Amino acid sequence: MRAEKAVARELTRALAPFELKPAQFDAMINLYRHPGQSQHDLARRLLVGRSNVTMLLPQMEAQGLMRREGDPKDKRIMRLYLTDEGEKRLMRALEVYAALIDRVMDQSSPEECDMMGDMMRRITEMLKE
Amino acid sequence: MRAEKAVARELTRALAPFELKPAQFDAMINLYRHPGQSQHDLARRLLVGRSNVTMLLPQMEAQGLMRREGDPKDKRIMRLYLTDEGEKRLMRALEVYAALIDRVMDQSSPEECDMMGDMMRRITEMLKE
DNA sequence: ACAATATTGTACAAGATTGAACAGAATGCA
DNA sequence: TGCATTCTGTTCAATCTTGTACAATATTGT
Repeated sequence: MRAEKAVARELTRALAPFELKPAQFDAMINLYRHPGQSQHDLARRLLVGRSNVTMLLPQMEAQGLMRREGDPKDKRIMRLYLTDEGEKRLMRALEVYAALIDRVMDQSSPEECDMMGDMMRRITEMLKE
Repeated sequence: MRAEKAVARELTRALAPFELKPAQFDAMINLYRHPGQSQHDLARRLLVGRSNVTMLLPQMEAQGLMRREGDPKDKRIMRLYLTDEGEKRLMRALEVYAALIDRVMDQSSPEECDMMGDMMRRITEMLKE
């Protein structure tokens, strides 16, 4: 948990030049990989509450990073998409993100990193109720 | 980071019966291991800002978990100590904490856990500026 | 000794996160 | 169909965290 806090702080710094907050960046990665998902889906993937997403999205919409479209079949659902501008910003931010990951990963061997990835996935899966 | 978030959420639940918040619990572990440390030291160990500690301690003092004593040599410094009551609460909370850690660790072999500990320490150390 | 600098803790405002309560919409079942 | 239940997103208040500015105290260098 200490290590995560340290990395999170570093990520905040790394993203600052792009005027992206970690929560926004995290959301954008998810929107990139799962276009058209609902707010509920996004909240579950980010491991935050639905209300958190509700309060996060207007900022991102205002910055032109993403857009929301009502689902015609189910009027409760808002489908979320990254805008072109959002995708551009994400791509640029991913570079510093990758650089940070490299810095962190360089502290261990590739085998260790793979193993850690597996461990973390198992832990997350176990605690997913 | 996802795994840490899941574990943190679980820890919050596990500590709730003791009326301890993760931040308080974290502080108490540090006070137990480093009695008499200053607020600045504690903040650095917890990886939070000084003002955070300033706002955290009054709650804990009010609950009788810890006490602050002014340093006679350096009047700026407040030395922090766990009270007996605080130590008792900590010991009981440590049991559910250990149980949670066991649950998490059981997802991997002892060797993997040791390795992960080393990796995390290296990462934290590298990012410590 | 003394002036400049640094350190410690505090105050306060801004921003983030949470959980509970809510309204509208969909679903299931009699 | 009708009615209860579930689901989605929103609102709001409470809490946590952060960063900046500040006051009091120490330290440093001359």
